[in-house]
Amino acid sequence: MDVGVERPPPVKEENKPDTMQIGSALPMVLESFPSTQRNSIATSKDDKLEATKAEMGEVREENERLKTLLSHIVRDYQSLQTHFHDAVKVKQQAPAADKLPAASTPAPTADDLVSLSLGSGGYSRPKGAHQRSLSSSSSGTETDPDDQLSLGLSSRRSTDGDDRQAARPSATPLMNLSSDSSADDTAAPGHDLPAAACPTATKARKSPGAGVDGADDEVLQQQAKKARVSVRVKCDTPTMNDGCQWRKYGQKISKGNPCPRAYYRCTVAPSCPVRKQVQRCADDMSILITTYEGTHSHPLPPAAAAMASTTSAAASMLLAGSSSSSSHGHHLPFASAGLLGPTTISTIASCPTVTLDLTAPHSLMQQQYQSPYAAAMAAGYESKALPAAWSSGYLAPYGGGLPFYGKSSLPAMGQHFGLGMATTRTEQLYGAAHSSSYLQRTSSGGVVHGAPAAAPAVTDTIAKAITSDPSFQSVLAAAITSYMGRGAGAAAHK
DNA sequence: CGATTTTGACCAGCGC
DNA sequence: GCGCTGGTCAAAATCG
Repeated sequence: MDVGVERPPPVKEENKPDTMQIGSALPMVLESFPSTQRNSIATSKDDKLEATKAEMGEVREENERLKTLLSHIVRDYQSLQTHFHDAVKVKQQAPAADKLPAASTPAPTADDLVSLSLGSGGYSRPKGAHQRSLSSSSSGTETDPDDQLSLGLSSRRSTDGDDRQAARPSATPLMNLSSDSSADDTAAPGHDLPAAACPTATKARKSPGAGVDGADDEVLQQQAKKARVSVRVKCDTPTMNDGCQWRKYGQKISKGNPCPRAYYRCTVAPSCPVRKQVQRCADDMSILITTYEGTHSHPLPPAAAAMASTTSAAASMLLAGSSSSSSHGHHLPFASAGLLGPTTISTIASCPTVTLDLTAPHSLMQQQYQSPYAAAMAAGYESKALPAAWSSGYLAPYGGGLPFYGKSSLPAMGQHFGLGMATTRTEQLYGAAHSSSYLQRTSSGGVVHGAPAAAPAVTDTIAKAITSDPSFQSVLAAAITSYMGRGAGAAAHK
């Protein structure tokens, strides 16, 4: 979760003066101006440039301070988490020795735990109606803060209890697709996830060991093959930027959809088994459907962790729901809490795929501005298909996104862009703060972006930018969820 | 020149 | 068994 380990943006930020940012963004803003306004603005362009430069400098300083603050927060969080893990471990070791004869169930719980998660080590818990504490079954297998936020499907369950037998095809005591396999309790916490512990749909990924026999492994593979998380989002670009690095390895025209389906695999780590499928919706070409499959075998950058923590909640919801009843199209109880925003989950019994539908009506999107990830999904487009400004880190996606407003294809997204500050990298977070104030000033100056006319103070803008950044919020949510979930789990053991 | 994308071929699962 | 379909492979092409 180190904020400093992201991939560097394609364009060096250090060498990019403010004028470049302004220059890259301003013409795009002006494109949407009426010609008369454009002329009047051109006369005062120099003045505005100077003023903007000065403010950019101030904002940059503020960004630096906030960056330091954020790093402190992250450090404190990691420290607290480490201490908490230690405390939980100590607490659990004693009762585990009393109640459990075998070490194969390092985290016994009253409930059979089946959680499908896209990261966060499966720590995200079903909330709301289910509100079950899914225990701290990861006591011996929990990951480092660095590894905790991983993108990928994971299925974790403890072996005690049988009230959820129906949720799995067999009575195999272990169905662990996650990095922190409870069977692989010998794995040192914080290590990069071994490939054997991250089975995926690919038959080539079959690997022995990890404490499971062949049959279990088979079931495991099967489960991994079925468990997917699909994200629907309005997006004009070929793919959306989810913080990970992907390599395309195939493309197919699927039946019933004129749009080809593209197949990607994660290239952040050579052995990472995670794959995703990207396809446009046949009904609405502006909707991009991204389906994730597998578990990352490497630490993820915060942007990917944002995706992971958000989808993990949905995935957990999926399995929680599927284990109790195969409901279809139920709403996420935590969506109202702002975690996922206007998101629905639908499951298909034959293939448990959780679908995060972030294509809600615009009014709803606007009302549910508290869902940063919805904006992130909509705003974080794949950089490769975009102008340099999109992938440069700074001003991305706002620089390239401004003409996007002009097209009015996604008016609601414009508001998200201006306020939501959805970014995909930490560097972009700072760039977002820059462009945020800039954007909002221009908005107040007459640009129709749907943003409020009153421009907040720079500090407020930056605060908004950071707190609404999906990475930040998701990390925060993951931390809170982790603490609450495990806290409840620890309490259940008392 | 290495990384990535494209694209046709191949393979496995599934239904008839 | 056959055909269809989805998913993957791998060589060629392209890109940076």
